[in-house]
Amino acid sequence: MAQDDPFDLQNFLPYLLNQAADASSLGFQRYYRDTYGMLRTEWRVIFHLGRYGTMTAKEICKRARIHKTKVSRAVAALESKRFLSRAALPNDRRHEELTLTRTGEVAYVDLSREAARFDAELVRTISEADQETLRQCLRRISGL
Amino acid sequence: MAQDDPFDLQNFLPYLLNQAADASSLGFQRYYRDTYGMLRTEWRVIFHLGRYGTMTAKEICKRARIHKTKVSRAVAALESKRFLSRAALPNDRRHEELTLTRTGEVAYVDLSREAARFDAELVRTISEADQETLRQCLRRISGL
DNA sequence: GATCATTAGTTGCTTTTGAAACTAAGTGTG
DNA sequence: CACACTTAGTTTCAAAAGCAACTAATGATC
Repeated sequence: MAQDDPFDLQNFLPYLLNQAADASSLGFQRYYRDTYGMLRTEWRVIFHLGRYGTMTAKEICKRARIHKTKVSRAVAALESKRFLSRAALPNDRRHEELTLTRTGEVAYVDLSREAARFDAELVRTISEADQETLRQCLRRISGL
Repeated sequence: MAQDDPFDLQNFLPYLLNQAADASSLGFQRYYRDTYGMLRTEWRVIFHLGRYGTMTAKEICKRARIHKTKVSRAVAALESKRFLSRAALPNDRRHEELTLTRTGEVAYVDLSREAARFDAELVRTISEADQETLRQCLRRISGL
């Protein structure tokens, strides 16, 4: 069947995006997994705290669009590994301000350096202009 | 920290790609899940068989870059739902040729129509030229 | 033609995810 | 102040993913 079928899986954007996301994540994933025993959600939490400073779990959920159960578990794991510390706000003890420990900051600096390296490698063969187009398209598709 | 940090998570390609992949998959995922009770790997198997015709599980693994255990389970699920049938090759009975049933073909036609619709909606606000750049970049990053 | 290596696919087991139910704290209304 | 309502975060439990071990068939080597 499908001789005259105009639909091609290889051009289906969600498919292409998933393939590219998987392929592009591999190398970096191996790095943070093998070096720090982290999961994807964990490094994302680290990056948000490292890049934007102290914030609550709720804020990370909103910014990174991760479900609160995943963030909750990532925060618990990172705390037990001493990468971050929690502090309940005195005026509203439901909130917990999350802050990187010194260890966490060191890991963040290292990881962001590696990330930049991986990123550069990924786009090595793509022109500056196309890179800009690519990132803009991705942001638009993400609804950011 | 990170005042003079050049690294921005919002520009990190694996992160952007994952966000875009997640966002773009949502609507279509809801469709095949609610309409056919399928999982992601299942519609991918359907699409490969529908688009490229009869093939073995191994070939689907290679083309779609999915691990054989996932394909194995997807094929079993699709068979039990009567979307495809298996036939062991007489000359090498390790191989099983997978073929869509009539039900499977109907589902494929319907799903590919929906997929094309979702795809069009996703790129609605992106120029033709940028779409082409986007798909090319994604293929390159995927290593395809 | 017995033995060892490969190949296609499956099964079992552990980790990770995802949804819903649940705490615990805070707010708002009578 | 008792009541229901919201909000931040956790826990629980079922589904799904990932890896390694396994089966069954074939091929290769001596």
